Amino acid sequence: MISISRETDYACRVILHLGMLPVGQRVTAQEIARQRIVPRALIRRVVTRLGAAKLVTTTRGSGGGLALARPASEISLRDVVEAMEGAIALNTCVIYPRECPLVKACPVHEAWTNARVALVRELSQATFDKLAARGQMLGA
Amino acid sequence: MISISRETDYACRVILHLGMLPVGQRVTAQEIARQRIVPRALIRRVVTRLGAAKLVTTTRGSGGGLALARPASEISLRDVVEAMEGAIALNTCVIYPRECPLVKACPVHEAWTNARVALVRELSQATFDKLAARGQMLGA
DNA sequence: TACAATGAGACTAGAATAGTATCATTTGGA
DNA sequence: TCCAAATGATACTATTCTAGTCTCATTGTA
Ligand code: SF4
Ligand code: SF4
Repeated sequence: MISISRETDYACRVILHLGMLPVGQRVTAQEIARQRIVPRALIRRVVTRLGAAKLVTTTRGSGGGLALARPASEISLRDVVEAMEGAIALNTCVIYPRECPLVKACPVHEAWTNARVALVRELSQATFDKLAARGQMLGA
Repeated sequence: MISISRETDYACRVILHLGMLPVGQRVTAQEIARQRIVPRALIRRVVTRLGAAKLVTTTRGSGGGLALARPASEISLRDVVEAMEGAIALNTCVIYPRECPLVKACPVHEAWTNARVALVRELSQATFDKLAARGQMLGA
């Protein structure tokens, strides 16, 4: 089954949670873990990666926590997936064409490239302002 | 990196090879392995799965080999991927919504569903008659 | 200083991946 | 009839990935 990892899904929950808060408000990772049913010990890795990808800013110490590093409208599902999984490739040759000796005469390579473009486009347009707004509706 | 497995790629090579042959002509798995640079021992598993998915027909014994089970125009990249990987899910909740307790109020779930539709559409339209024709061009 | 929070990373168990190797079965032809 | 050619079905290994737990260091606030 071709799918993202569990951690990536957790990362989406974190960003969504932050996106649904009033702008600039901080919340601790533990609080998100509790509300979004993420294993407590796992959320640390997720937050670290999201921080490294500059999607969230973190503050240590008491009263610290996380917040989005930029407006939710400028963070898409694509950004989160790429931060967690690395590139969205579909097939390795899309990212590393050198590694396949058949690539020059391979029509399938082109098909994967096209599919990747379609997928990335779709994920790029799923920005977290839209998702958060939709989440408010569903939650109410 | 979100990607198909190596075996799935090999499966595409097999189907493409068969699609580029004159209709009905049989060829042995070993011959495909040699021409398309697939490990000899691995191609057996690939062919078995493609046979189980009714994408190819096989004949044992000397003079045997493989051929497409239906016209190349009726086999798409989607069929091959699903035969090898199982469902194209992108996220488990797209296939097994019951397993996530958040699914009812989750806007991200809808986004994954939309992305899946776009990806499957793209892969479905990549039929192997088109790919084979393009392959003839590239190879010439 | 005490405490609350993140940062970094070691560790485990289990599953998936990629590839190799055997042996059985079927079939056509010498 | 018997051999060789071909697929069918597994078993096996080594490696990497996944999901999750745990511990300790670092930072910042009160
Ligand atoms: S055979 Fe074609 S699709 Fe497969 S890895 Fe090579 S270039 Fe890509
Ligand atoms: S949190 Fe949403 S996207 Fe993630 S698995 Fe649950 S329903 Fe799917």
